[in-house]
Amino acid sequence: MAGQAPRKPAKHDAIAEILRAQIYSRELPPGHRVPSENEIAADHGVLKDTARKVLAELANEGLTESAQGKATVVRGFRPIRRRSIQRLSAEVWEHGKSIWDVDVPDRQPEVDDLTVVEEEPSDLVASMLGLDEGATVWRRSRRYLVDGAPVMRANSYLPADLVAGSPITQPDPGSGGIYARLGDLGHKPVHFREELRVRMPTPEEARDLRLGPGTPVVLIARYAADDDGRVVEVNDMTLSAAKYILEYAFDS
Amino acid sequence: MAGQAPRKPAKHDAIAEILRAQIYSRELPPGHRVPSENEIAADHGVLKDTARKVLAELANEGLTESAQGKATVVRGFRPIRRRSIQRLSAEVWEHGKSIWDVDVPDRQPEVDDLTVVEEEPSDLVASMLGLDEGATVWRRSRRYLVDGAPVMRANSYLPADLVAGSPITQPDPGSGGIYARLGDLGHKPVHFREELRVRMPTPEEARDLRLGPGTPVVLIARYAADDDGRVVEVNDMTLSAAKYILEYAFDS
DNA sequence: AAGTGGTCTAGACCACTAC
DNA sequence: TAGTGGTCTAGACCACTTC
Repeated sequence: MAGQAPRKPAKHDAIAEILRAQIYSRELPPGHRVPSENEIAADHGVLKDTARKVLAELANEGLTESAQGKATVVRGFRPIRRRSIQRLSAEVWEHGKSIWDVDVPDRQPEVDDLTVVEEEPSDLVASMLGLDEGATVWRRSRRYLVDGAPVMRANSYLPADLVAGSPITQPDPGSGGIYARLGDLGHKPVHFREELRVRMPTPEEARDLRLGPGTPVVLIARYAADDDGRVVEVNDMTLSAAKYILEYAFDS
Repeated sequence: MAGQAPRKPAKHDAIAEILRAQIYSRELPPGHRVPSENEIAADHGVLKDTARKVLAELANEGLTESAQGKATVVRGFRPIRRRSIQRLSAEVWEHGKSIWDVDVPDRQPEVDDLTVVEEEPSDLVASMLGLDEGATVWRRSRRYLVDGAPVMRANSYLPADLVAGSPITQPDPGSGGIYARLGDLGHKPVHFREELRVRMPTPEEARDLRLGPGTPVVLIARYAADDDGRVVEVNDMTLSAAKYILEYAFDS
């Protein structure tokens, strides 16, 4: 049959569209309070439960933040800039403009919840590092905070036969970090590869990084190889997508 | 007061947790049907509306896909690999393993919905290209499909004074694409920079890329510069996050 | 026609926050 | 204490898909 009657837009969608427009136009600016469930219900002549759907819709789009007892507010965007740029091409892009939030300066996260242990690698980590059967790894897990809020969880894996006895197995690896220590050991990382994937967080990830609905995570698997091409570290990171701008540069 | 009674987990959260575990453990594999609203209601002794919240929760986490009249199914993950790798470091990573879906081969998207027009640039595009007041640009907009499903929208901007009269202003720029033509014009792009940001899609983006709930988008702003460091193209892309693995490599 | 997802009303109750 | 977000029941109705 042609000529189907087009589905009438849902009330909660229509109301959400009004608020959405106000948020995008900054008529409702970041941090500003959004109408409450009861206000929406009264203003638009719907029940509270329908009003809830409106707020749920906006929250799932990442436009608002809510918590029990507190008013729902428009979410802000103050990203951290993460640069992964080759030294050579850095010169070319020195004065590179950013389309997003050019006025926000780079911020350095602090480390939180650090654990350093020797353990048997998963099959995956073993194959990523090219390890033999039975070889162990040192894992350095840490969470990063900015302004007191968690923004990233990172797990770094290093072959035990390479780093055993070095400061890398200590909580504080010393000035320059683990890459400087790998250099001391004759395995300075010079080649890097990163694989990125984006999805919604698992409940555990959401808890760990305090993510509300509508906040995706970026998973980065980073491989670092020395001059001989040996992979000396793999690092899997989970970033709160709402907190980051990622930047890459390369030549061809 | 210390010793607050911990909030009892919501019924819909508890039920969702059961299904979530079955999805993660692949007991409910990708493509498999998930219990319907009525089944959940009957199985767990709740009302249909509560059962809906369970399915909404899973959908917002990107775990399931639903459509009117059809059963809700577990979402699959067959990503496209997008490589942005420097020629030199390509050798190092030739045999690089991937932690995600190693068995999925690279797939080449087809182009859809191409428009090529000369127009006045937005202030943003003008400043990104370093254009003078009044200068115009050629915009090449296109959508990419894989297996008939849209996966990316890309808008490429090129200075009109550079490309006027060249095949770049035609729908088909010829073999090698616009980068080869820029080379013909003496402005071969050799330096690249990409800025990435991730968020939930706007309703328009969701419509254009046919994104369900729980599907983030990746925004990529790509700058291409020639040997003199002049930015000869900027390209803003919007990718369906669920369809891509992004890969970068660089040396230091 | 049966089953599915989707919308909406009506009203009760709970927990947390700010005042 | 008042206002906020959050949970749940009860039941009606709609639109789309599959058979």
